Amino acid sequence: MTLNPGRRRANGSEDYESAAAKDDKLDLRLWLRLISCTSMIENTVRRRLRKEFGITLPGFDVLAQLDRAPRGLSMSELSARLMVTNGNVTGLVDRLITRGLVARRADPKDQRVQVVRLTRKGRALFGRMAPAHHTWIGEMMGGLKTGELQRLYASLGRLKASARSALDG
Amino acid sequence: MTLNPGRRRANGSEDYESAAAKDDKLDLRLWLRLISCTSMIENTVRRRLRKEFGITLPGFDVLAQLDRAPRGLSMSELSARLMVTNGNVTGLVDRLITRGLVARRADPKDQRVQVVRLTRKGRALFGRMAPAHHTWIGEMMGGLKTGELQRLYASLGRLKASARSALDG
DNA sequence: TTAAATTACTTTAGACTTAAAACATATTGG
DNA sequence: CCAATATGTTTTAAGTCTAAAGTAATTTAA
Repeated sequence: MTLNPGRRRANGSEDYESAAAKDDKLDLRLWLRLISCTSMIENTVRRRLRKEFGITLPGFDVLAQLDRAPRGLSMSELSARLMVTNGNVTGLVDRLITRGLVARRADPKDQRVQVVRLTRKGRALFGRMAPAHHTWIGEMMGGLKTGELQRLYASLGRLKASARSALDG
Repeated sequence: MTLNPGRRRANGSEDYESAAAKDDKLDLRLWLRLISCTSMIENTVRRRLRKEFGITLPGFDVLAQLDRAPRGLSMSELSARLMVTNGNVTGLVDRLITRGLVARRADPKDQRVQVVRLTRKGRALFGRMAPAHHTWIGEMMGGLKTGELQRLYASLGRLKASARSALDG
């Protein structure tokens, strides 16, 4: 039996965030709610990408970054943009190469650098996936008006800046 | 990239189309920023938990859920609260049992159900970790005033509800 | 010039995660 | 009762991810 995270909702069950007690501090509750939102959307996108296009979410993320960078990206650039480790990207790219969706070659100016770019096949696949992905996100945010989405976007920008300033330690 | 191709240019209105295009981009940008915030905070917490307490973030998450449930939780309850699959929880709990931080026993009323709870050692460890964790989150949110945190919390609640209503498909 | 330091990437070991199948127990309808 | 069904958990296979160590190429500086 497979659990369908995001989708199932057993009777009386509480999720990650709603289990927080009332006397918890605001910042902790906010953090749990942030995780909760992200997980819910992420799990839905993952399930649909797999079902509709037979691709994993991390694979899609790599293609999306490369689609925005027609001249290709180095492994380090990819890992910075995806916010994952270098070693992780090596494996992700290896698998996409196996499927013929991306290509990797050494930068002639610096033999240490591997430049990754979409193949024609990869670009074509991403071209089909992107509108669907966009639609899914739009549906999940459909309950909020533009103004609220804008305020949320701005607040999350400030949160990101605040979190970044506390990275050390 | 079009969200709703069939509806475009229904009556030749430029305003409708350009307004829609703006909203479309906002959805995606908000989603990317949400991922960005979550990853940044999560990676920081993961690194510090490992360094200060020698525990993984998923391990900490399990202990946190169990700390809130003095009578213990079933594997399914745990997986619902953590928003991960059942199979995942099996491995997490196995590793925590090895370290003596949690215990698992069959529910006498229903032999299918495994009830997991903190051991004394697990409760003591969580008691040391929780204040540190709370401090870290507070630091990372320190750049925002209480009012903004409250509005963010409320908006994310609406986003969560909106996303939940679009889970199927 | 060239040894040391730096940078870019890969490899490794182990943990985490999903999806699907398998297993075990409980419930239900004949 | 008992076969069919449902529920709770574990197992499996493949992939994802981190941290740390290792390799290769470049840059720095004495």
